[in-house]
Amino acid sequence: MCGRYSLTTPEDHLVEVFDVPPLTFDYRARYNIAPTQDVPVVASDKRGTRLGLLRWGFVPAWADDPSIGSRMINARAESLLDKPAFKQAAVSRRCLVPADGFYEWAAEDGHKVPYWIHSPDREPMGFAGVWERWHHRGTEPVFSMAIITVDANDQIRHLHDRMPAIVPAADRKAWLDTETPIAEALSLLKPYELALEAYPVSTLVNRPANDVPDCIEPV
DNA sequence: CCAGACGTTGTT
DNA sequence: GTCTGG
DNA sequence: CCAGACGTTGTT
DNA sequence: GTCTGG
Repeated sequence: MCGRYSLTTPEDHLVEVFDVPPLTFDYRARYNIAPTQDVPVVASDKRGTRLGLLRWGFVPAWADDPSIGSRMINARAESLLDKPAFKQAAVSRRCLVPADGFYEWAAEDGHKVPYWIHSPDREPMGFAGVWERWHHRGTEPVFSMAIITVDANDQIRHLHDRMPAIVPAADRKAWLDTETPIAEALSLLKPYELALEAYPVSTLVNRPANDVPDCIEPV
């Protein structure tokens, strides 16, 4: 699955890779991004395609309060259209979540070992996501998202059975385009075919407050 | 028709 | 809002 | 994902 | 054990 990731890419490079306008929020390298936090997301609306901050943890429009978001951090690619919570978002509110790596905890004789999984060239990837707007009278609107998961590929399977859906660079535009037929968009969600590298890291990463470079250093 | 749920993961 | 179960 | 809290009453 | 918060 995907419950923690990193984004250490410099701002100017991120803007260039995802071909978006200059950022309108404070950006800094992140080594330990956790659910419920506001994270940079590429999405399109009437103002065009741009990078904005969305809360990680999908809050459906019908939720009584936003706390449900902490339990809806992922959405299974296989069942996106079958789930009332995600269906409309899959059709018209797809997004890309920039990340240069993600963490998986592998069970190794009785304890859990965190691994950092990343592209060998350390370039940022785009995780497939869906976003939503929640609003109740008398409160600020909440813009939130879930990261879509697929079956782990052969490189990851020994660590975990699920992984984030990584949209290849060439497919990013089609994934974001609301004109793309839903069936075609969903066909882009498949186990990643390019190379990934994984190595064990410090349990420093277990604690979300430890957002430091040592999180991605091999041990 | 209305009522009630609506999600994922991991573990058992 | 939308789907499923009764 | 992991970490950390998990309850009420009354009083300050 | 289970839920919430980060």
